[in-house]
Amino acid sequence: MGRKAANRRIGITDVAQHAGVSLATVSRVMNGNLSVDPDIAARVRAAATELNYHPDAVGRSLALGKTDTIGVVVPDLANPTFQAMLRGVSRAAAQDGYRVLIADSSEVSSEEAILAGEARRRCDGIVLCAPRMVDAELDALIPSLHPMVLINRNTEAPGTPSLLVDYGQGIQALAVHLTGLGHSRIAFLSGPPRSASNGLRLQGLEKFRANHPGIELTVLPGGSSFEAGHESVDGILASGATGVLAFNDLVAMGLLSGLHERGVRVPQDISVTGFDDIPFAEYTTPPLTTAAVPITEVGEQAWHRMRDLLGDGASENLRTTFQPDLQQRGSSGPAPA
Amino acid sequence: MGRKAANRRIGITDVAQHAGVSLATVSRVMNGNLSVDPDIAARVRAAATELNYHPDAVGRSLALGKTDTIGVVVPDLANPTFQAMLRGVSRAAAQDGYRVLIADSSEVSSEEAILAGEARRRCDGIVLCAPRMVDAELDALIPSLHPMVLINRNTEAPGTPSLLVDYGQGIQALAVHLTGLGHSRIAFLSGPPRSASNGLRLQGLEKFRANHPGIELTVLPGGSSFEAGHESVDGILASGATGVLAFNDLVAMGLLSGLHERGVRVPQDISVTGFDDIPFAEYTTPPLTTAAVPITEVGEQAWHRMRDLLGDGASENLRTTFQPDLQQRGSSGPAPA
DNA sequence: CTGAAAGCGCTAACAT
DNA sequence: ATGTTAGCGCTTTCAG
Repeated sequence: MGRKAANRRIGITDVAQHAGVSLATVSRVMNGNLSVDPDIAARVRAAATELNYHPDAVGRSLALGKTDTIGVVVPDLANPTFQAMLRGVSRAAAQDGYRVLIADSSEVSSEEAILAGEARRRCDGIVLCAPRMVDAELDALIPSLHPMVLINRNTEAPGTPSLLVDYGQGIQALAVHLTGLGHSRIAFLSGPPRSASNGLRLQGLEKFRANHPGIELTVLPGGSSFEAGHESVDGILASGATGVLAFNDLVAMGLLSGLHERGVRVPQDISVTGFDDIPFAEYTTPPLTTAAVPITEVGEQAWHRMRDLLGDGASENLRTTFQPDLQQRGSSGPAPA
Repeated sequence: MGRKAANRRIGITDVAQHAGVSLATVSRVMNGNLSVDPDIAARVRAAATELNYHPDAVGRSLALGKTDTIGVVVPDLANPTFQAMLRGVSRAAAQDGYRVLIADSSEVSSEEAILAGEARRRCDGIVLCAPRMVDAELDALIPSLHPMVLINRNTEAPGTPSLLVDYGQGIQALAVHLTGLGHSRIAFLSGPPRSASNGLRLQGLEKFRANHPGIELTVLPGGSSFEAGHESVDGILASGATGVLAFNDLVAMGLLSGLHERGVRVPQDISVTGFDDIPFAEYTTPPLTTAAVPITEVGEQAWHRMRDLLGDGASENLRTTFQPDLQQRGSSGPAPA
């Protein structure tokens, strides 16, 4: 039972024995309980240091009913957006002495619920990032996952804060930017069909269409990766568009690369915009015009909401929306004559 | 004590009561112990389902002396290399039912030991990735962290597998590649001074120097980021080098961007190489010649070593070295006449 | 101010 | 095959 008999870890019992006090006293000292005689406290601390004792986190968790750990479920750890978000959560949580357990569903949406549930059982709360599951499944999951914070996904259920990015506004800003440069034929290279954020972009573009009846806007099938952008060059050129709104920066970079191979000049022949403003966007050739999403900050805020939940049991800010910020760079320019 | 009295989680006791059996029987059923009457087992399972019971991981961990979780300590979660490595570990570990707790030291080397220790106390083992701490500190830490796997760092201590990348070989291959293209003045844009992998590159370049006495090789101060590459343009141009070996792909991309701004053509005027072959390298303009490091595979292997340690208590493969693979792309070309 | 003892949720001898 | 019971390492009432 338990760990191997040999070289067992030293526990609170050893320290108590060594210091000639009871377990309770050691515990009190280790937890900074003031009501301990200074001399005894010193003796205990000395013993702890000498034995190189560190309280076992699992035992502590069981007794306290908390693990000081939260789980973060992401759809794909290879995606720069989720990496940045994870970093935001992790660093913010670390500031408050919490750790992060990661669960990567690898874009298998049927795994999300299971992963989230498993993670929840070892953690004090769950951050669910851009879950791919359908609304009904998500709503059904909420009670068993609480406390939970949602990123890039909404819910009607109360008590679950959600952090949203206004992709509709961002894509409109980019489209307006292109029309301002004289582009009248614009193509949207769309993302994964089941992506909620792609839906928001499409909604934004419908508004744009309504406000700009003179502009010809084509929606082309795409994806979310370099490859998707790279492979869509033919479609783009065939569309006759002079301005392209790529689903995100990755797609835009793939497109940039593909256009370069074809000898198509950016932005002289065609303008390209991305979305997200990942760190690389500034360093493409030419630098990418994009809509910056403060995704690391979103991650930080996710932790703050979680902290609220873990504290009071409720968070004031139940719905926070982040506005993407237009970053005008070299990949967009005046429409060709 | 423990969780709030209200709406307490349902535990094994509730299931036992509901099914009219003992705790032990429920435990046996939940753990797939065969020696349980099928009828009773079914009854227990029914009760578990009805009550939506899931065994608590913390209680289980305490009883079993294992958490099915490993900790991964990285110097910087913003670095694509460590992100890819983390993904490799995480996905491989998930295959075997293990989870990953992340600890990001944010390049503060004095925090590494503390983070690693804390993580170790809640996990079954630690993967230490490219630790920045000095050798003495690392060696002193090993006993208290075991089982541990090292990435990009070596140790004389037995029982600690380490996974290494032959940066020296890789940088030599790149240098030879450039000389093969006729470059006789080459600059190495070095990485962070305290980086072990930078040291390996420098050693490799010393060998290169010995083998290629005719080549003028300059070492310039640099860094590990876009910005470092971007800011070193002046130094590069002043050096008169026609071929530049950047510390890594990020630096190379920054440099590419800076050269483009100056109107310096790549590879016509100057050739640039990176290191790592991060996913973006293929899509820069021009695509980046680099030495591919199978970093995700390194992460996977790290898990396999850890799995060995967690099983037999020892791993056969104590030292594994990965050879970078030259990726010849558009950013390197014949030296200008 | 300190110690004894109960208990967090679960597993595994040990008995029956 | 099932139940009883003693822990895993720690915290915290409750007595003293």
